[in-house]
Amino acid sequence: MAEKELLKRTVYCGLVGEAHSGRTITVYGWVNNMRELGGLSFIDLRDREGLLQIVVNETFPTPDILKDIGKETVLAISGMVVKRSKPNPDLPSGKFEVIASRITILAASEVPPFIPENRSSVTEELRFKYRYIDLRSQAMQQNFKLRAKANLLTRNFLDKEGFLDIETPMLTNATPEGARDYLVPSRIYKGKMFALPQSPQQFKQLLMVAGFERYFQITRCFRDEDLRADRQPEFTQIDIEMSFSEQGELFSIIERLMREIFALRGHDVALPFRRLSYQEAMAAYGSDKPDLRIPYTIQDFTDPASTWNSDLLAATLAQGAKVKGLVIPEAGAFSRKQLDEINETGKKLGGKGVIWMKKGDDGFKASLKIGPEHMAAFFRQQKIDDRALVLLVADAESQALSVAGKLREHLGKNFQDKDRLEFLWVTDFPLFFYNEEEKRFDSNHHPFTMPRPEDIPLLDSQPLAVQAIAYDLVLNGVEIGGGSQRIHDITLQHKIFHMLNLEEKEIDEKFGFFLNALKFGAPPHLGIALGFDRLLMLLSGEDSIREIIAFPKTTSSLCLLTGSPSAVSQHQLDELGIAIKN
RNA sequence: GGGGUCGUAGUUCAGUUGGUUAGAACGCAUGCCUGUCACGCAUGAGGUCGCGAGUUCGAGUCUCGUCGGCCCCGCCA
Repeated sequence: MAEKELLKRTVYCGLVGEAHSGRTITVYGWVNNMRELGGLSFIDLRDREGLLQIVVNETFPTPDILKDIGKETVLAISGMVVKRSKPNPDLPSGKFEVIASRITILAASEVPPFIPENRSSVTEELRFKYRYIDLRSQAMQQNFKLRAKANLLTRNFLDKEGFLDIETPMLTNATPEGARDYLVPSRIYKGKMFALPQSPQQFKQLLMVAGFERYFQITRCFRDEDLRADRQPEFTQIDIEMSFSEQGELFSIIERLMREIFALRGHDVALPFRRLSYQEAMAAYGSDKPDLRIPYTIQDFTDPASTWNSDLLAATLAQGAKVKGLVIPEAGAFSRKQLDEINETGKKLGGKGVIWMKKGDDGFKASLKIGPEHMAAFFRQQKIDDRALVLLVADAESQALSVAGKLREHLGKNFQDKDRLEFLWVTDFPLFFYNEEEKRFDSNHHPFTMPRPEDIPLLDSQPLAVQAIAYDLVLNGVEIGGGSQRIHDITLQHKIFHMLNLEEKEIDEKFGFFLNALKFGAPPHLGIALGFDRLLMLLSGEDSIREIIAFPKTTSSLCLLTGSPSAVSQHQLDELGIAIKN
């Protein structure tokens, strides 16, 4: 096919306006739709900026070309811009149209499996398979314009704050703890593997040892774990590290960055963000990433519950259980069916069941045998509104909080207004948790996290009571970032490795280079990593991270567009010294 | 690894108690149509009922397995 002579584009379709009126212009784009009325035809031409109506009337020299044009055909069109007698208020260019004088077909299209603007009514499976068509939709084009803007804004912001963008390796070492690694076999050293980074953690700390003082990177991270709506095997982090600073200064920088990013969508983010310690968050919300848009918190009703003379409760309480409750406003009118569903949900969430209590038209009712006088006193003493629904979970404290927290989230759906932004810092995480399976302590954050100086004496006596200078940034119940002050003292770092039950040999093999670096003047430093995809998901109001990743994987880690992962040739395997087990 | 849910025309769906030739809408093709913008009208084509076994005289429908999409638990910061 001979190359067609291309005229220079005058303007994007969606941007045609008053300035072009009366002029002859050239536009490029895809056929969004066409309407043929006999001797008169209309083409809605679409490019990344929007739609433009093209008129093909009796003045058009080669009307036969219309036979070869269908949905998604790529066209170059030249013609005169004229004012429309009946404007279309739904289109930005709707006051104008172009009387075509020349149309060139640049690329034909088969009948597409769906048209971009109908993407919401087709399955996500189909959208994955034909992702390039899905991405043509206005909604997706908007998402990726927003992503590009947020990316650039972040770079400019951090540059102004004195941060240097420095790249770190994608081929690095497997990490002994944390998520599963994606491994990359070495051809030259058969049997040895690189791993793709779960995060640039050690490298960014080494950059602090190297004296760069302020580093950032918008970089890809990889974790081979099962997926969710907000989790992909590869994802992008805004990775930040700084020396000679402390938590307060870092928080201020991140808060101002968030403020600028969310201003892209017209939000006015109030500073500073709220802060809760991990302990406070767990006690009041049963979660370390609470959604503060939901107005009610978890309350402890262990004391009043112990006075209710319920045999069932008494038995549970005797085993040291706590009674955690939610007072849900205006929910007293829930039907029996709804209450049964709540009970079932509670069980699915790992609880023993959910006790409900409310005041109906004919007095107090509960799913547990409790005297009405006890309930009346309880409502009065706790100042519970008569129209509220009380839900109670009796269980070991951590379990009761966890179930109550998940119920709170579950029943709070109608409070989750996407236009409202509730930022929150959760601070002072425990340094360790006890890993029941492995029968040892694990780092809550990662092994380089600094304990609070005042807690260091507790390391030997009460390791689980040690709090870390570690923090998460939470937005509307989604964890969008986390970080910590790092250990820069080799003795302390060694001690932590030992506490994690790492063998001396393993420490030396996996972290020898890192501990070495701590010997040569490592400055105090701290940092954070923000989940750029999750941030964009919330910024664009999407419910899935897949909507702001151009080519995402399915929840079973497949790419339906390319078919990856896929088999490789025996030759490739042989070169790597790899045999596949069945 | 586990639980839930979905899979029928290009697409979105309907399909009764297991029973003749599996339907609708949109899309597509052809024809008509000069102001449409979800254009309209007419005619027509279009099916491996995800795949594989089984039960049955007979399976889109029942059973088992399997593959795939989505949501959740485990896992993951």
